Amino acid sequence: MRRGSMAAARQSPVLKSVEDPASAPGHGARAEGDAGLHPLIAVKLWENPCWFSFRINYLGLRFNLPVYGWIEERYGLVRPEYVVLYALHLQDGIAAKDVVASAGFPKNTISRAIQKLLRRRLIRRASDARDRRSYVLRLTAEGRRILDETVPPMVAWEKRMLAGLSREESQVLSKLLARLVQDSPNWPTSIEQEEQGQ
Amino acid sequence: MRRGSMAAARQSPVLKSVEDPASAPGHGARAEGDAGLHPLIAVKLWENPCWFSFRINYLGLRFNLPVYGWIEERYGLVRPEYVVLYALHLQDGIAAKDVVASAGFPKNTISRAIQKLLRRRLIRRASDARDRRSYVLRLTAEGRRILDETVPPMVAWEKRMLAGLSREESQVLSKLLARLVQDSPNWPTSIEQEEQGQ
DNA sequence: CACGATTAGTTCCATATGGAACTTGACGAC
DNA sequence: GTCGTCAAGTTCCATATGGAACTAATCGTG
Repeated sequence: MRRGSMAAARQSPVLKSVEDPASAPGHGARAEGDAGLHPLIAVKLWENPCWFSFRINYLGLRFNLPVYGWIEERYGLVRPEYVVLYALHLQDGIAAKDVVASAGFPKNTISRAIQKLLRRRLIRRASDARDRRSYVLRLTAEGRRILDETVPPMVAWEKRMLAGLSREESQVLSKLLARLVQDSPNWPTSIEQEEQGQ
Repeated sequence: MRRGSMAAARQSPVLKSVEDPASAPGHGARAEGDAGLHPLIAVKLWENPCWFSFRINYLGLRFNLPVYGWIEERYGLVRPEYVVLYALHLQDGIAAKDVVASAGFPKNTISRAIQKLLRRRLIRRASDARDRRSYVLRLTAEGRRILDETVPPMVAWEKRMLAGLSREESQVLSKLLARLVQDSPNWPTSIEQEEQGQ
């Protein structure tokens, strides 16, 4: 963790009375496992109408901060840059537009990331024969080397995050999250629509 | 969605051969539910050694982009500012340090957010008697009004995201994610340690 | 086959962001 | 008490970020 010690539950006037577990928005069962949690994190965990978004954002953060912090200080690669590399690791020969569509960064950010990776010779590109606006991106040996060095620690870190779950629980979690991702194309495109729908 | 149409699976040369489901890193069972998914998203979903971090980051993004985009254009509040408001909604009377410890933003960002909320009279603050470096933050009526207007659509949006799961599945997911958050204080503080540990 | 609409990628620019240093106060040790 | 250390918040500054406009190419349609 780089910022804000998550410890120190002490003197702050947080943590109001515990509620009836059955009616709590976070699906109850406020266990005694809150030991090391900052009181406000416990509140966000158990008394939060947006329990889902808090939990995934929090866990995402706890993955991203150490991992991308480490990659940046070690390789001088900022997150969007590494995201491009990683995408090419999963599938060589894609185009910038594919990274944009799958990563959630704006296209100019990805474009700049690609420029820098090209300058550092971690990737190379050739114009796409089928569409002359577009380029085919490929990893260089140097780029591949960085992935070989970084992916195993990332996987280990993720394993560590999941170490509290049994093999079966982990698989259930995997399936449920995958279902949500699969369902995501059906979601409305703006929150306004949902709002009106109500 | 503001950026990058997630549609358009068409002409890109992505999507290599489907693998043996049993050995896939994302816990197999690559269903036929990939219908509307961009091919690279499908790859990141099913052929990704970091299946967990991709899924939570992707889902987090799909929550944050519409929700915070909507809040910003409607109220001129940027994400860290709204995060402070929301924290006060869950627990009035906390201090900046608590928001920092629970939200993952650096302290100067939170400090600036608080300044702006003060200027706009959405919160007020009084110096803490017990610790004269610190301040007790409280919502104003105006601040509360914004929360009253924004929280229900946020909850509805989150519900929409989870609509693909049954009530029971949703509760299982809730429990598993909560366990991970509860376990998080036990995680190592840097990825390096993990690395050496291996 | 020419025109309008759309898309891939880049550039420009205003600003949000986060690291580091700083100020003031708390706290523990001696 | 006084000193060194640490914590809460703020300020400063360099830069990463994303919106919008732009260029060039593709695609559909009459």
